[in-house]
Parts: sequence; C-alpha cells; structure tokens
Amino acid sequence: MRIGEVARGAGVSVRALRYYEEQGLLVAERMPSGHRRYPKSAVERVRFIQLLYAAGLNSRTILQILPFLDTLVATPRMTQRLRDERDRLRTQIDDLTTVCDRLDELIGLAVRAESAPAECAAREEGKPADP
Amino acid sequence: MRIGEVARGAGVSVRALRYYEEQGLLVAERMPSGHRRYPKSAVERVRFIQLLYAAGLNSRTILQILPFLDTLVATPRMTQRLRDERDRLRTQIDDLTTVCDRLDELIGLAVRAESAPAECAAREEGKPADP
DNA sequence: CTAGAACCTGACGTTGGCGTGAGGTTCAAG
DNA sequence: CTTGAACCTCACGCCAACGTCAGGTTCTAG
Repeated sequence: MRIGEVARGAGVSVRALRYYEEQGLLVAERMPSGHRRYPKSAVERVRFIQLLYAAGLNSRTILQILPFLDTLVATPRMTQRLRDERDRLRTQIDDLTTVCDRLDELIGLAVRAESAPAECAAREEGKPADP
Repeated sequence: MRIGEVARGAGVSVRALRYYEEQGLLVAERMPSGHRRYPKSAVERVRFIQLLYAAGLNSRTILQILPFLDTLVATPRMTQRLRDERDRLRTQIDDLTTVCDRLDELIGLAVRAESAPAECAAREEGKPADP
C-alpha cells in the first residue's frame, strides 16, 4: 500500500505516518522511486499506535512495546514495562472515574440551580426575563 | 496563606500557581508589598484544578467550569459544557479500559513467551545462553 | 543589622505530536 | 506529452503547561 492509502485507512495524516517512521514505530519498504510501500497490516498497526497514544503513552514507550507485538517474544524488562504501563493506566482510569463522578455531582447541582431563577436561562438566551 | 504554603499544600510548584493566576483560574489578593495572599480554600481549589488537568481538560475549559464552583449558579450553556466534558471523559475511560485489557492480553502472552526459551532471559542479562 | 529564605516580574526554553509550507520528483490518465 | 494528483525531503511553526534563569525586593531569625 502507498502512504496515502494507509493514512486514509487508519484515519491519520500522511505527516503522522512519516513521523511514526521517524520515531521507529512504523517501518516501510521503499520503491525504486523512493516512495514508501507498506504491507496491509500497517493499517491495523497504526490504529494500535493511535490507541496507545490516546492512552497517554509516548513514542518512546510505544517503541518499547511494539517489537513484542511482532515477535511475541518478550524479555523480562519488556513484560515489566507492559505491567508498569497497565498499572499506570489503571490508576489513571480510577482518577478519571473520580473526576467523572465529581462532574456528575456538579451537573446535579447545576440543573437545580438553573431551574430555580428563570432569569438566568432567559439572560443566557439574550431575551428579557418574562415581562 | 502565602504562595509557597499553598504550593506545598497542594503539591504543585509556585510557578504553576502563578500560571493559574495568569489563566484566571486562581485569583489572589495582594499585600502592600505585592506578595500574593490566598484563602485556605485555595489549596482545595488547586487540587481540583490539578484533577481536571489530569483528566485532560485545558485551562480554557476549566475556566468555564470553575466559576460555577464558586457561585453554584449555572447557565444552560455551562451545564451543557459540564455534560459534554463528562461524556468525553466516559468515552475516554472506555478507550483506556480497552487499551488496559489489550495490555493484559499481551502480558499474558509475554509471560508464556519468556518462560519458554530460557535464552531470551539470559540474552537480556548479557550472559551467553547455557553452553 | 545582616544573612538568607521567600517573594516579585519579565522573558526565554522545553517537550511531543504533529501542521504547514517550500521546492522538487514521480505516477496515472487522457 | 502534459497535467495534476500523490509523493519526497528538509525545516520551521505551534500549543499548552509549566521549568528556569536573571535581576531585583521583602520578610524573618538571630
């Protein structure tokens, strides 16, 4: 596949793919012309990379995890890395859940507050308050 | 309270507090000398700000949420903002959970892989493989 | 009174994950 | 053959949340 196809397939920019290559996350063969050529599996790989990015991992960490995906052979250091990241993720999920709950509380309060003085809503709409 | 006390109390840097002020997230009175003076509640407020930052909200968004904390009066636009952020958070939590599960899968595979060929571990230790 | 800790205001540096040209080559279609 | 899309390599730009240094003032303890 060509770089544009992979980009469209994975929903990222061409620039991003070149950046991943720069970081060593995604290798590509080259055609005689210099154009990059990717296997079809690249799309899935890029999606996974995006997932890890979204989870807050940086390129360096992803780089330490990805080789394992290819080989399915892990050194103790590597599995420890995986465990560390998983634990970090769990902690983060707990934190986010806490924030989510607090936002829910606030929303509960907010609804009551806005239903009380009708002026607020009216003011927000740019209308005068019920003459 | 003085800025150093708040910083230590909330576990952030003095620089961070000045930055929050710059962003309008944390107002401070001034002493005649120009030194900032905070109410005790500032510590809790800063902790909450940190929580929101950790949840991926940016200064602008936090700025839209914080006034509500003080007044407990919300415009429809504000509650919608809260709801949007909560929903975004839920989605993100789901994503992170997905990643977490995938990492767990990988860890399961990794353990088996490293227990099989003892060479890998040995190689990682920098020793030759059991001659 | 004096040292040193804590504070002040700029203002520039950093990091990561790309965006965005500039300027040139290659490919596919008519 | 030509044209326009897609590709290439630099290389600078950007944004957010601070870190950090400079150069100066203020507070507190002995």
